[in-house]
Amino acid sequence: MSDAVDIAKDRNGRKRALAPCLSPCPIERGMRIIGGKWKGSILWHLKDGPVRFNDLARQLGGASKKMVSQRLREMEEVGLVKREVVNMRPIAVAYNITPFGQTALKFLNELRAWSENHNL
Amino acid sequence: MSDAVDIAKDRNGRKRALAPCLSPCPIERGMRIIGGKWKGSILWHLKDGPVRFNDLARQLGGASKKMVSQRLREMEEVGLVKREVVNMRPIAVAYNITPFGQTALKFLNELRAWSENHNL
DNA sequence: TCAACCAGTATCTTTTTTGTAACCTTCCAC
DNA sequence: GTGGAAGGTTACAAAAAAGATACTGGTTGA
Repeated sequence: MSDAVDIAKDRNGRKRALAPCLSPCPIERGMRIIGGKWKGSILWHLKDGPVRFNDLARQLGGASKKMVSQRLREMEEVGLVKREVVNMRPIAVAYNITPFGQTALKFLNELRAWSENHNL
Repeated sequence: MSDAVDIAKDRNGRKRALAPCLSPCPIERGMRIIGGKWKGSILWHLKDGPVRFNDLARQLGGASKKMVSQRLREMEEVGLVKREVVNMRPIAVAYNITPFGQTALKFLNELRAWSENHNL
């Protein structure tokens, strides 16, 4: 019988993983940054240029303003998007994708293609 | 002032999105398949060959057996993995990645590289 | 003046997800 | 015959996420 993975027995005979994935293995870490509900979509909508808050909320048909605002703040904190006050009095705000955010577009596009090609 | 996105006014003067993303736009759909907690990691761990249930649970240091079993069933339902009884009496089960599951590895690998390259 | 827009907040409730712990059955070794 | 392994399941509690609704306060156009 072969164990494909790194499992060994300690000196008491109990099995143990040699290299357990303590939660933040790269895949999980990435998912936590970009995997939250709506985050991917938001970033995707910003890819062609700045978008205003309410426009964004309208486009993301199923998401409430609260959701959008919450996600945007999280994404701003990690530097994926940038909030920019375009105009005081009438207040106008635009959200931009940052260069770092751009680096995520590559695999978001993979994800998009994957979903589309497998009719999910 | 330019609206980068497809927003128009209806006959009552109210703004509306022309093509709102009702929740299942491809990115969101994909995220719901592969984006759940641990799902990516599980699939990743299966990429090199079949893994036994308890070994998997041990490897995913932070996940309980319940989580692992739950995720595995969800992933089996959509055809990402396959459960295989290797041996009755002593019962032995192995989880395999399916050809469909393989198609997701490309994206997962991009994600992994992204996380690692941006020290997240 | 009234209504709508801008960019959000605040509050509350509901739903979903996660975690903990115990338990089950069969088998083998001591 | 006790304890561990195997592969789970179940019940319960806690925590996190999401949704609904209302509201702010200033601005603009009819």
